[in-house]
Amino acid sequence: MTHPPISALTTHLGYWLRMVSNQVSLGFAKKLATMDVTVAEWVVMRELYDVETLAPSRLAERMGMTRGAISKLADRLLAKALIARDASPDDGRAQTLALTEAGRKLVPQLAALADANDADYFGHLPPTERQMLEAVLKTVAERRDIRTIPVE
Amino acid sequence: MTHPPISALTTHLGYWLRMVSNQVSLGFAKKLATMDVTVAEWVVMRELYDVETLAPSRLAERMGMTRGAISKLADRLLAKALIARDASPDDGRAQTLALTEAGRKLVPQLAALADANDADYFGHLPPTERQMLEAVLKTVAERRDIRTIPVE
DNA sequence: TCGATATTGTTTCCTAGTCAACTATCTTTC
DNA sequence: GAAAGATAGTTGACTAGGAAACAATATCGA
Repeated sequence: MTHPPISALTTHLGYWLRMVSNQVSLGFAKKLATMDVTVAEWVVMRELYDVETLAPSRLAERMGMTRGAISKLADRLLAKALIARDASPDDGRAQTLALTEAGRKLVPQLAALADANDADYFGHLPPTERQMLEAVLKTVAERRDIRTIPVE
Repeated sequence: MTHPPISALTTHLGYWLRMVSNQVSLGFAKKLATMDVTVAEWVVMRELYDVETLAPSRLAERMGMTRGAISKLADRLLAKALIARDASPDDGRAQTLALTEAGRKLVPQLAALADANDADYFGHLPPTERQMLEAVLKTVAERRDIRTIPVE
């Protein structure tokens, strides 16, 4: 009554990647939660910080989410008065999203949390290892043409 | 009307980690979907493969999910006749979960998909880089005492 | 120029989790 | 040995996302 031997979960690089990634993201989510912000909300705000104005569908592409999800996400940020939603001046279908003053003031604080989180999890690594890790991850992303901003 | 300069998303190691991890997991999820299995279901089945029998609450601990989630997950696997759920012989509150024959036959096929997915994303890396990546990830996991099997 | 097609954003239905309350049992403590 | 507390599993309310259908508007092609 033996069964075919198969590889353990832990033999996969994807296992370790996800295990660490989940915890890092969870840690970040908890930090953001103290400011009543989710990771997805943070990404939207960070994107808007640089560009003044952005269409929801662009955001959907960049974040690898559906337009439906962005629609609801924008609703939530609107309810918190962190972004503004306006009709596009040159396209009757389109909208523009932009940070409110309150939203813009919040972004640097959230960015500090992101910095802190990275330090929490990777700060102890020797610079060589950090660079190596970053380089390898970028290699994989490059090779598979991965571009969307990770949210979830 | 300039705004405080803040770090870009891409300066964080966590960003790259999650970006790659998300895609690797997505790729795996798609492979599993061809067999009508989710990642969470796969993990449950893989855990049961080694142990003959396991209590839902042990599974919850190992997978870092709530007992409620495991309860529903077990319902789904039960509906697919991949696992069996029985009352524990020695504890009136407890249950035992076990693979059915169909479930047990499926596991090696799913394991092959896991192997293939890892090869898809990391196969092109030189052995040195693979080992380095694995070692660094394990270091971080170890240091933060991360143990739960990543699912989501 | 007008009909076909594409794009934008919203909405509804579905899924898979969390959280917290609940029931049923088991264990501890006096 | 009974009361108090802990533990096992389930359930219901809620959340955040995806998929697909939809209405409104733009664009393209004959």
